Amino acid sequence: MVAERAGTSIATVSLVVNGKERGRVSTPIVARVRAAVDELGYVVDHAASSLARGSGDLVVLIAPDLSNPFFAEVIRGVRDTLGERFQLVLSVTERGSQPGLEDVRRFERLRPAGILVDAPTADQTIAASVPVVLLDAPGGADAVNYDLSAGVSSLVSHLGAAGHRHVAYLDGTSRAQTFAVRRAMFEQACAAAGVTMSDVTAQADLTIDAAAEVAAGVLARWVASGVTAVVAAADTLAYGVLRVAASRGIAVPGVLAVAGFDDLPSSSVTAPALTSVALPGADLGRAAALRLLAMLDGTEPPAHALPTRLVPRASTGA
Amino acid sequence: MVAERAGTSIATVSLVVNGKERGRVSTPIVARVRAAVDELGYVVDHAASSLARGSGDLVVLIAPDLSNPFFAEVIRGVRDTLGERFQLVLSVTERGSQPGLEDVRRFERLRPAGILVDAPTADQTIAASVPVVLLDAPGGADAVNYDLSAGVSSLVSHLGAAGHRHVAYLDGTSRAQTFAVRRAMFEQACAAAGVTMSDVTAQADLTIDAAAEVAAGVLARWVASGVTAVVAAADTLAYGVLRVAASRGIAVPGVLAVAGFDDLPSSSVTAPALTSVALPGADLGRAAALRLLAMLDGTEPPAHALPTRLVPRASTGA
DNA sequence: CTGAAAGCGCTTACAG
DNA sequence: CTGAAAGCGCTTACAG
Repeated sequence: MVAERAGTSIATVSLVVNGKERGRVSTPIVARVRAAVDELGYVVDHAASSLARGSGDLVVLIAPDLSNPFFAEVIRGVRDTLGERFQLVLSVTERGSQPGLEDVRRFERLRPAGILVDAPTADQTIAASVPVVLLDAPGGADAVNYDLSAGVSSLVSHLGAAGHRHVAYLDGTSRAQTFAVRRAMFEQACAAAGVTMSDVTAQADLTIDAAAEVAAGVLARWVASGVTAVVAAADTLAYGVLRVAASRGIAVPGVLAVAGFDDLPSSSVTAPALTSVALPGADLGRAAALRLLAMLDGTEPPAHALPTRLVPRASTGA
Repeated sequence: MVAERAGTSIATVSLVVNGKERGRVSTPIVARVRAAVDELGYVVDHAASSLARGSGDLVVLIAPDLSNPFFAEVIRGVRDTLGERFQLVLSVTERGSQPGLEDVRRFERLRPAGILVDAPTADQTIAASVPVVLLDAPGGADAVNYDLSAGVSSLVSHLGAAGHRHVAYLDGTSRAQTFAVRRAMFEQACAAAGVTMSDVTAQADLTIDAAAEVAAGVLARWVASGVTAVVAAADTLAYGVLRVAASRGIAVPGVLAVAGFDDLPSSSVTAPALTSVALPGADLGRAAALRLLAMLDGTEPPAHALPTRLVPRASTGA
């Protein structure tokens, strides 16, 4: 229709709408095509275009359930870095499950330019026919990760300095490798600092309600066994602990100090404000997008882990 | 390749992988095709499939920037309702802007089965070549909305009962119609209850930091002019007010009561816990998905607004 | 029950 | 500088 209206061929229209007219199409014809495109409101069919071309301009970001506001930051970092050249689309998994190979397979069908996978399950090797970048997947290839060491060791020395000698850890149920690493690094830092960890283990889905339910079951035992500080694998988990402590009249940080990971925006307004190992989500998203862009351009950027730091607040007596 | 391996034709493979083999393909051939598909890890090419078919199995949900955790709930509602038949993909706008016609155009190219638009800008009429359902777009056609009246009137009577006679409203900068409606309904309810509203108006982006910055500029004037309660158009905005009040030593709710809209999960753990008009996001997502499904099936479900209610907490003295 | 063939709307060598 | 034509990987009448 556009070609007909502009009085030219389909091939010429294709060149013009794809910005490949330089030195190939004469100025008057370009103008006529542009006019026809505008008048008709023509927009290139994505399916046909990516079929003919072999792949499209879509970038897919697969993330776990977004009930953890951390991912909103990651998404923003990716979005802002990708720019106009690519179209970002997101997919989220079911609550409580991590992105896996199956999710990647499902989106390969769309022939995206690339796929980003945030906090993938540790059980599978993720690979695809298109470039893939993993986020927060320690140990995986083509991944961008945090360097948790600075944040975790600051946290443990902070707790140690406040006199805590026996602490508990509230883990996530997530199968993402990043959670295993958080726990391992924390245990290691505690051992090095002479801080012991409670035998009473607990883990919960990454929602406040789930964490509160679990905390309700173990908090009394923790306190009774001499635990004076609880570290949660994510801020949302720590919120659950705060809620139960408040409802039971357990003073935070007086009786029990609480800390988390992520440093969500709302962690500055909780009761009390939450000490947290800050994981800058937008930075992670940005780094992942840059890495994908480099893979697509054939230039390999140096992979460097993103720094983390402790944000001490009232929940640990800061 | 699959056809070759199964010793049959491409057409037959197509029938089998699309589940249309009943009464068209013999059992042994179906089995051979299935085996070949498994062995080769074959997956239908989405671009080619939707090109041939005319439209695909994608449903696109376009939402504002996800820094408001409210949208995570909406997404979950949509996701859980759509089920296996459709593949949900999300798109988010830039921070601070609302989905508009341009975003819808961009996703029409993907030939989705339908498009959902959450909190669209009020300036444009959204229409497309595929079925579109609007979420939280009062006044629009084919929209699913909240009935804010119960929630807002409960909020105003709650404030009135606590003795508040002069209040302020912190609006969002969002151009979404839903924010205009929240404000209008609140003003109306105040007028009816004999509660006056401050002339000092304020609005901020829907992030805690932005709201805190704005609050820092107006809080003193509000208090000085006799305002005893602030209602924010979203919980994230209210969090900003809480943060500034805490840093200035303004007692909440003693000196200033604070309330919001949304009832985010974290609103139960803020200092103090936040009174909020609960907007059940998952319900909105579910209703929108059901409406789209009905449009696709040609059955029109009755449009009914979703109920809202007040969740009174400590920030207003509950 | 099975397969050859047209066609979906593009892009890209290629010939003119 | 321009256009006719092949081909991207499917689906779907249609003929057998």
